[in-house]
Amino acid sequence: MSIFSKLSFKDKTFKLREQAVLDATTTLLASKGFDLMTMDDVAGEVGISKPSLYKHFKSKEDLATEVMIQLLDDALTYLDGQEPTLTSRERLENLLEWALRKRLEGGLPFLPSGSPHVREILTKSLRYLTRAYKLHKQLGQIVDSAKEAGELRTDLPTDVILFSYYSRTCDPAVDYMQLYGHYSADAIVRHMLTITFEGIAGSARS
Amino acid sequence: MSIFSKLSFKDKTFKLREQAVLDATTTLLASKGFDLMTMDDVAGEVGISKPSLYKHFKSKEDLATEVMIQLLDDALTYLDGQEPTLTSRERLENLLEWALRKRLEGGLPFLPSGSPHVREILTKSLRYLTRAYKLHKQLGQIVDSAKEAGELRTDLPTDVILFSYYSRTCDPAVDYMQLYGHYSADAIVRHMLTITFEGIAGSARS
DNA sequence: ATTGCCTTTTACTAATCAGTAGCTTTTTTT
DNA sequence: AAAAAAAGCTACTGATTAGTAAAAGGCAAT
Repeated sequence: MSIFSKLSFKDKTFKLREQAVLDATTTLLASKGFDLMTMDDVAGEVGISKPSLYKHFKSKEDLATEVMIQLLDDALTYLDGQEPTLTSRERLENLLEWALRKRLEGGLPFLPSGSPHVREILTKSLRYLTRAYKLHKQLGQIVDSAKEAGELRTDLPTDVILFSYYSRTCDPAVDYMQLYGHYSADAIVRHMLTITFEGIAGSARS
Repeated sequence: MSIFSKLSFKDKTFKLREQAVLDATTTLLASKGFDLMTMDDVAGEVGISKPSLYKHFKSKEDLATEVMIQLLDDALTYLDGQEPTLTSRERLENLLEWALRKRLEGGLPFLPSGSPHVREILTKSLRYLTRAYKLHKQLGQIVDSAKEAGELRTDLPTDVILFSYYSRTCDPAVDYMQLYGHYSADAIVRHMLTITFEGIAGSARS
């Protein structure tokens, strides 16, 4: 019993700290990006030293990869927990809103878009790719049913819709609205949903 | 005469080389981004040495700023040269297409979106800000007339439309379409225009 | 050919940062 | 309480890169 509880306690604190590291990295990646974030930044933010950090993650690239994996897992969990009564379009809207709100709280790093360097790192991780593919496949099915239900354009290929959809989560327009337009989080989300689904011309011709 | 022609010739080669530097930097910024581009990269690409490079631009930040200024000037020139018979929406479409094609040829760096660091650099340059403001004002007028003509949604604020419009020029969806979807440049442009103006749902309800 | 001037380059400095070696402190075991 | 073990930290290394000082090279006028 003593060995078990001890090990389990140590394991617990270890895991807790690991999560703290991941959280701090998430925030730092979202604010500074991969290249400008230093391992000293991360260690300092968590309140540990750099060598301790390397007990958890063997490199900066590994750390960033784990953050992105966790993000994809969160997205998959969110998708999985959606009410089955929702229409396909509502599911897409809700997921995008979830991502945008996460981002507005400073918790959404978007590495794959940024630099080719980072994209290369991520495509080397099988664990990342597995999740990205799973999410892509699930969303593809949702887009297809939305098309069948007449909720999405059928003249756009499904992958084009998906690429565009992903891009809205890291759209710089969000920063501009926040920084120069002083819009509230709610207004930003509302406008982003309109723009994504209806475009800037949209129903103007009606 | 001899002194004049000499000076003018030297001036000419100097300017020519400066343009070569700007062109190389444009390509490098578009492909690697600011942080990963080194001054040795630029010098090597042009075929000169680093100290010669510093005869033209006093720092890396200065060089990147000049590239962005030139880009804005090009956009302003393009806007200025548009046929006056075009509708406002056509003008917006044409400019976006111009930017997208430029990007697909590898010649469109999009610094201001990337890192906050770079945004800070640019906002310190009065010459950059002047041009950005001028372009923003002109496009704002075009958007407003498009709204009046019923060519754009009136339920979106003009600045939100503009922020979104700018963001389409650096939309990662373009990379994804090119990299994973193997779409042609023409198809990418067509889809981006549809998505920008009509959204992914767009006329699906008709 | 030689002197003087201007340009270009080689070879450096200083700073930053990922990753680590080895010492110190705390905790655990007996 | 003492010995052993584990965890964490200070202080380093090596590599990269922005920016520069001083040598090398070219070109004009005489």
